[in-house]
Amino acid sequence: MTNALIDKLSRRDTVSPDEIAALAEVLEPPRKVDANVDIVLEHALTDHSILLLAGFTARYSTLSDGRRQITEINVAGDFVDLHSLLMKQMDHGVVTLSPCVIAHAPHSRLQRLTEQHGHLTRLLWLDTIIDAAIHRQWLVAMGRRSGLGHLSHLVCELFTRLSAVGLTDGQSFNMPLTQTVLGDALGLSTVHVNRLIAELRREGLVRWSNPRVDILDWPRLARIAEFDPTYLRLHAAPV
Amino acid sequence: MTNALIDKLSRRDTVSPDEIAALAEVLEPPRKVDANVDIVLEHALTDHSILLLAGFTARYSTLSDGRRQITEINVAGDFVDLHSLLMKQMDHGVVTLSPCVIAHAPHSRLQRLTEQHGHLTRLLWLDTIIDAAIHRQWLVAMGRRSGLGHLSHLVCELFTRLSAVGLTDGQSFNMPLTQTVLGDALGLSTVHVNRLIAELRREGLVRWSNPRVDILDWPRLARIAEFDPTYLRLHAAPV
DNA sequence: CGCTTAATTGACCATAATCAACCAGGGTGG
DNA sequence: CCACCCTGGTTGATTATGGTCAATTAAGCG
Repeated sequence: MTNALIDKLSRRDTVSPDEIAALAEVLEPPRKVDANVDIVLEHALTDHSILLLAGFTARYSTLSDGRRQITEINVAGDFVDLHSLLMKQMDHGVVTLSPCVIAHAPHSRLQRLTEQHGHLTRLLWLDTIIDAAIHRQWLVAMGRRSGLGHLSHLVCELFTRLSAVGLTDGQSFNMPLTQTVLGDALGLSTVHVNRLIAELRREGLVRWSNPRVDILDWPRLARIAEFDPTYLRLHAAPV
Repeated sequence: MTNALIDKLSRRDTVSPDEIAALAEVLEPPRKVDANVDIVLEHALTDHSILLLAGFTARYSTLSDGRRQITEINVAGDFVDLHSLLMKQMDHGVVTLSPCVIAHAPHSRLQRLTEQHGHLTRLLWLDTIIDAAIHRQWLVAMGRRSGLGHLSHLVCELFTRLSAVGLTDGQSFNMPLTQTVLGDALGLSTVHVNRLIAELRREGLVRWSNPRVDILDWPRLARIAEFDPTYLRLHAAPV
């Protein structure tokens, strides 16, 4: 059940059978959730974190005029709100972008885990640190890259993260995000996202028919995005 | 020496004398650094983290064409690269924006601290989690707020964070950031930053004469910024 | 087949970038 | 002391990226 998470963590450091068991014990039974459901409410005081087992979710904040900014896309194997363990109050909401399978991890159990498993705790800490690194890459893309570079970077990021949990198929993967969702993630209008995707197609960089994305020319796409996967920390280095 | 850090952490949870001592033992003797010095290099593999004791620093990434995006401003009491403890390789650089006083914290000592002080470790983890929350607010501001709202938000954030470590004086504070630095932080050009500051002045929201900023109308500034300080987690809640 | 959501396209507009001067203040060398 | 220089700030003119508004098409579904 925690396969995707273990896959991801194992790329960074050895995860012992004992630790795998400890993770499993933290979780409540999995549950299915439809698309477009808020699984974490903005500003909520929460007593559990949620592990995403399958599907796509988005962290988002809503402005007073109703507009939305997505700050991260989460995929299978991601804790979507592990930080709530220490933040207590959420600074954003989490919504499902596709049908999902999730598992609750009560804070009481996570707290116990941090007291009994120092190394595993550091691996979870690292996971929240990588969230911050992803945020920084988004900031760079949003602040200084062209629209095309920004969209390309998001495609490269999601491809790489999905690849780490075995959810890519050659150069293809499922990315069930509407152009409106992409706009909210990139800080662009839906219309402009549409034109950027058209440009990626025209340039022969991708074949894109929601939800399927085929990357036709990874080297050039990565160059346009200036994509360097180091920040995802998918290489082995003991913590 | 760790006063600013202890001040900040104490707003979130009780910090015991024992923990204060443990923090002090982690640090090497303080050293002074001039302005505009890189204290952490982009992509560096590092064996220590740096606590900022006085002054201002910026985390930044450089693009291939030389342009720069600042992803966070750090102030006294901030660990500028605590995440390197687990990331190992830096995903960005850190530069001093003013003369600074810093102290190195060798990873070996921090690692020992995490093994002996569970509660203090969670407080440090929380600090990295708040970095991520700050990044998210910047994403929201960059993606969806007006230029004026974005700049106002940064002013509100820095005022609030400086206030938490006793570095404000009524509604005034020192913010030694050039308009070029502000542009790199906001993802705007220097010229545009200049015009936004002029607008804040014209609207009677601030008096601003680098490095001194006086907030003349906090309620209206906070409204323009849609500033809600919850994400800075400066309220007491045990971890 | 009608309804709904998502994608697409065109016309026009606005925010912010770029380019180019010019100004102000502090430090330095003659 | 003062001319010079350097950095940072200010302003105007023009350009461009991306937003807004509006309409049309496509696809999935009861």
